[in-house]
Amino acid sequence: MKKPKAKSVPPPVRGKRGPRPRNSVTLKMVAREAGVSASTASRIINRTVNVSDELRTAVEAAIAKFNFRPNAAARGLALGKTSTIGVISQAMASPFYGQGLRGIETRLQQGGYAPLFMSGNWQEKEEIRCMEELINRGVDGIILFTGSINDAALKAYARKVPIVVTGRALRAKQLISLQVDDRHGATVAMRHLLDLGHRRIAFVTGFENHPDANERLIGYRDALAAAGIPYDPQLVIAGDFHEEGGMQAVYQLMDSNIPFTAMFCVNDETAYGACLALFRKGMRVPDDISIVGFDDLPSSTYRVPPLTSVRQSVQKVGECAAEAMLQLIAGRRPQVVLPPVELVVRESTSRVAS
Amino acid sequence: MKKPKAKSVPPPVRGKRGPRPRNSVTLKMVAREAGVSASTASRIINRTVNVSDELRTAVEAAIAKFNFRPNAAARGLALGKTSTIGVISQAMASPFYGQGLRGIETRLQQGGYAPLFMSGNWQEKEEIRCMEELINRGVDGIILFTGSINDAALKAYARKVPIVVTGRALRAKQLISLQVDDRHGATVAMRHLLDLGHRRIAFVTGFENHPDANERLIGYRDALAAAGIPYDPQLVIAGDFHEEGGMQAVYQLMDSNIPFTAMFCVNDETAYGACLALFRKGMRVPDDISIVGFDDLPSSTYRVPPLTSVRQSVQKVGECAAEAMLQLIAGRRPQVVLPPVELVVRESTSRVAS
DNA sequence: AGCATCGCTGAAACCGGTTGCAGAAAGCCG
DNA sequence: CGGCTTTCTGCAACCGGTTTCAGCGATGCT
Repeated sequence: MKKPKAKSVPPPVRGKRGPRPRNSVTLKMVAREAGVSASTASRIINRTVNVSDELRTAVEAAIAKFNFRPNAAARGLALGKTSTIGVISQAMASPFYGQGLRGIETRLQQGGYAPLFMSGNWQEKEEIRCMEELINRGVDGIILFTGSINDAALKAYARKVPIVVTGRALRAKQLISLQVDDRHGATVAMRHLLDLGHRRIAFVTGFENHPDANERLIGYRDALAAAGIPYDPQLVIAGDFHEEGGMQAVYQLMDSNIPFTAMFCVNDETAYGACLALFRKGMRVPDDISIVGFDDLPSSTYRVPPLTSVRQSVQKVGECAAEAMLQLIAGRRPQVVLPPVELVVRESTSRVAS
Repeated sequence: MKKPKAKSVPPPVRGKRGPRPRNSVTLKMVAREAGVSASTASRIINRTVNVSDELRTAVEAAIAKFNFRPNAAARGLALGKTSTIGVISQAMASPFYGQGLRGIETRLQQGGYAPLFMSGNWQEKEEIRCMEELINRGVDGIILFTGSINDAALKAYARKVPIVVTGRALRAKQLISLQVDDRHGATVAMRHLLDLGHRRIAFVTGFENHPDANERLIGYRDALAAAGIPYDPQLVIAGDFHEEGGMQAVYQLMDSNIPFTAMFCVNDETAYGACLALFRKGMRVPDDISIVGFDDLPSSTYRVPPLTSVRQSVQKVGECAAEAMLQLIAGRRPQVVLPPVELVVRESTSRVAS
């Protein structure tokens, strides 16, 4: 056995790099089968021009026979588009995002696009990495589902690729933003509690300066003002949009002996945490404390007790975002209307105990 | 005479089809800037061969200057690979899948791959559509996160692309499957209930013939047998892996006056539904009925009361699936070990009331 | 009949990278 | 100093589609 003496560049044992490792059906093969040229086949597939019925059926038969699907990379290269939309969210594990992503996927698919999901995990740096990665991949647009990238940077990106962003107010050339009516939603929730006779209503907010949280806080204050109830800063506790924040808020309130009969939570997950903390403290929902959430996650229907919440149909928001993206790509100025927020009254709220 | 047989494609008013709508930096531009040919630039970027330091730095400078990123489509076309892994799950909206997807994303990214998520929504037909779509897009591999495509079809696909599938036992050339230890997990859950003195334990299963559900049922029966308790088919109710199924199961049991003191649910979501139904029937958890779930979803920690569950760390499973895929692509026979299942005891179970 | 028009089709030139092949430059040796 | 490696680099041929452009026969019009 003879060992090659010198090994400059140890022959990388590639499995195979034969001339044709490809195993897929190509347009050319289809064309040959149908007795036409590749150009004609392409035209038939894309309906670019009219061709005689005869050839059309021949090509279609060949396509069916070989189960031919055009290579996406080649098509993307030739067209300069990928039929892919990048979607950046914060955490796919969260049911909130899951809902929204589902909506996006559904709508995009109808438009002939596929989503490419990435998640930023609440860190601006990660989001930027995703942004770059998506642009490298040549996506035709990017949907930022509640991101924290600052407005200026976003506008800069919008010069390279169409962008749809949820949760803020921003307009630019190739950029549009969708904003749920947080303020109104909060007002509706509060009015419900006020109607039930509650006067000491706590508000568990989210991260500092998060736009959604801010808007909902404004709605909270508006409703109080409209009811002639003075705003008490002690009743507003910072949270984190997650269960843990809701729990801590309850502990903080109770340990400080601040009286309250109801809580309005910035989102459902926060409300879940609050419920658990109240349970641990021996308080019952809604008998002792009423609770309202925001987002109406699917699982809220099945909580014990089922949670009263403001529905914004995250899935619909996702669909609208996708819709807006499709229009943006088509060159139109998107006209999308988000579904109105509505209060879903369940069993976590009741008339105040007197 | 005009034959208005149909509108034969009214001249499509294309917005613009200028010769160079492209706006990106190309390899050629970089090469020219650095004073080398495209081939050399390519080789430097991919470290395919050694080049003089001089040229290397020149090219690197040019790359930095233009912020050049190779076009993924072109690269994909030339290489026949895309550095993308297709991931099919059933519903991204579900926290269960969200967790797993997160794990996959994390691990793939480390390996230089990006995931392309699609969801089959529990329908084999949809899954097949996803499969085709992914293959068209030229993904380098597909991870099927609990799918319902039949084994034979899967093996056929495996001839075109490497596949990793969770939740079944199957081996083939380019295919490996990861299976959580459902049976053992179920046994552990049951042993816990039995240790607490329960003898009439209901089992809410999933869809008929779903492998996970079957395995867990076997574990259920094994545990009963080991404890010398006869198997009572009346105590096994079909569900749907969702809350609704859990609710219906409880109603069915109680309406039939079948006595039971504990329930083991095929997954956490089913358990959530069961809890709510019990609540509606005026039963308390765990005082009247103990409940154990499976999967230990993050939200189970925050249920009222917190749910006892079998943890399989879906995220870890996702990571392992991704790991296996990377190895499969590298041509190695994957060696991955799933983390062991473990019981997380919380407050939804207690000693049987005597 | 003659010429412009129109509809349909194929050859060839891209799209932006990668890579086999060959030629040039540099190094080694006798 | 010539011959032979060895190392580095550029040309050109792909990858699999799309699209421009020109060719061709069939009409339409005068």
